[in-house]
Amino acid sequence: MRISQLSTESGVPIPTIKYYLREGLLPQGEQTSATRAEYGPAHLRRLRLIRALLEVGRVPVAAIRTVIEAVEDERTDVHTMLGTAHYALASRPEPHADDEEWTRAREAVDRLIADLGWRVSPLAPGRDELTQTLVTLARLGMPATDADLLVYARTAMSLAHDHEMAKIPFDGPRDVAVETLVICTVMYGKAFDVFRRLAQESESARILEA
Amino acid sequence: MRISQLSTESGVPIPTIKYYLREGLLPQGEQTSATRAEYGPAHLRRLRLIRALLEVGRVPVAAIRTVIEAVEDERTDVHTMLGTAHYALASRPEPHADDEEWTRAREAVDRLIADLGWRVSPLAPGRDELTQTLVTLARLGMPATDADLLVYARTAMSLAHDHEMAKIPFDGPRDVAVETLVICTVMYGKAFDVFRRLAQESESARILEA
DNA sequence: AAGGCTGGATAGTTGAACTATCCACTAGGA
DNA sequence: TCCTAGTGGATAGTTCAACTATCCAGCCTT
Repeated sequence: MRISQLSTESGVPIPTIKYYLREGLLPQGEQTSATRAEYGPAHLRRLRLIRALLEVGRVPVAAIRTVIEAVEDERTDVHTMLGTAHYALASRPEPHADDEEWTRAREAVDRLIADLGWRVSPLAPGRDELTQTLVTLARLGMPATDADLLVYARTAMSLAHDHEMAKIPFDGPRDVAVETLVICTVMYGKAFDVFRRLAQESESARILEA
Repeated sequence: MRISQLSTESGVPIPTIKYYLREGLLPQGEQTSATRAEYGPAHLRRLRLIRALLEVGRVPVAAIRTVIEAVEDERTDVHTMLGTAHYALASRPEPHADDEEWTRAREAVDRLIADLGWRVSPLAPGRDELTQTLVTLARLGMPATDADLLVYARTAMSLAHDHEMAKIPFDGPRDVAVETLVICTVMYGKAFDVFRRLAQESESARILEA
């Protein structure tokens, strides 16, 4: 398959495909001569993944590249690779290192994760993201209660356990595992977010018509 | 309070505050002379809300303005106002109007919402967002099953019903209701997203150590 | 042998969210 | 009273991300 066919099949314009090639999101095609390269179904598949992450997940190009680089480095084991993917999907807030309020919130987050018995790296960016969210809620005058957080955490775990990690083929090839993980995280994350807003609208209608 | 104090209290630089004033995100201060205006605690509060939506929620400035305009238009009733806020928080995908696959997915979405008994406007952008997500999942070779979607939908409803809409003071002033809704939607949405990723990491660790 | 693609390189565009500069003016202290 | 830092308002510039456009030499088909 040549680049123009890749373009028509995927709906992505040629200059954009070239851009993804430059950025290392898409592997080079197999060079057949100085001015010709051959692309396969793997390229088409990768291209669809890129567009899905960009359009539905709003994942930045740089993060996508990070994931792809982790997959292509054969030395990393599967768990580390999945970790890298997860960390790339996070939106790191600036650390606010020397802030009293921040430090206390961060300790609360660490305690919560420990209490839940979750096995999460102390370096996981999610800890910082959660800290930022809690600090922000407090500053807005609506601090989250421990009880609320526990409900959210357990709900998240039940979805992750029963419907997401269960889908991931850990015994298959490594690239398929990461790809599945990323798709699950991003797409079902989006789906859940939309469902939540729809549910809120429905509740609002019910309450305000009474 | 003058603009410089607003800046130091909120941590937002003066030129940025001026930008928010220009963009209509922040109401003008009370003019006390040709070159002086007075800002109150409401401005500080608003500024914190703006930063929360931008930094934690990644809500675009244009969407924030839409919400604010709806609140300030006294003619709209509360339900419409909350609707406007919700719709502003959505990320409208382009409609793909004349696409067979899209149309079928859209019908499935409409059927699902009807089956759930949810009261959602047929114009709600969430319907399009969900359609896009399902089409994308199918194109990636991992179509969502009805059973999975139902679980996500019911889980979302239970959080929305018990922990989000229950918090909203429908009987108070209208601006407080919208503000609370937006904060709940965005901040707890973020919190849930982070919990989900942390839960996935924890599950991954558990599975791969066995 | 000619016209259309191709890969590769380089430069330009768009949109969002700021950021910087300028200016006339004025409040508030020396 | 005068001076100066700060103010509001306007306008223009910056940065970053994600493209998009143009150019060019070379091949491949017809």
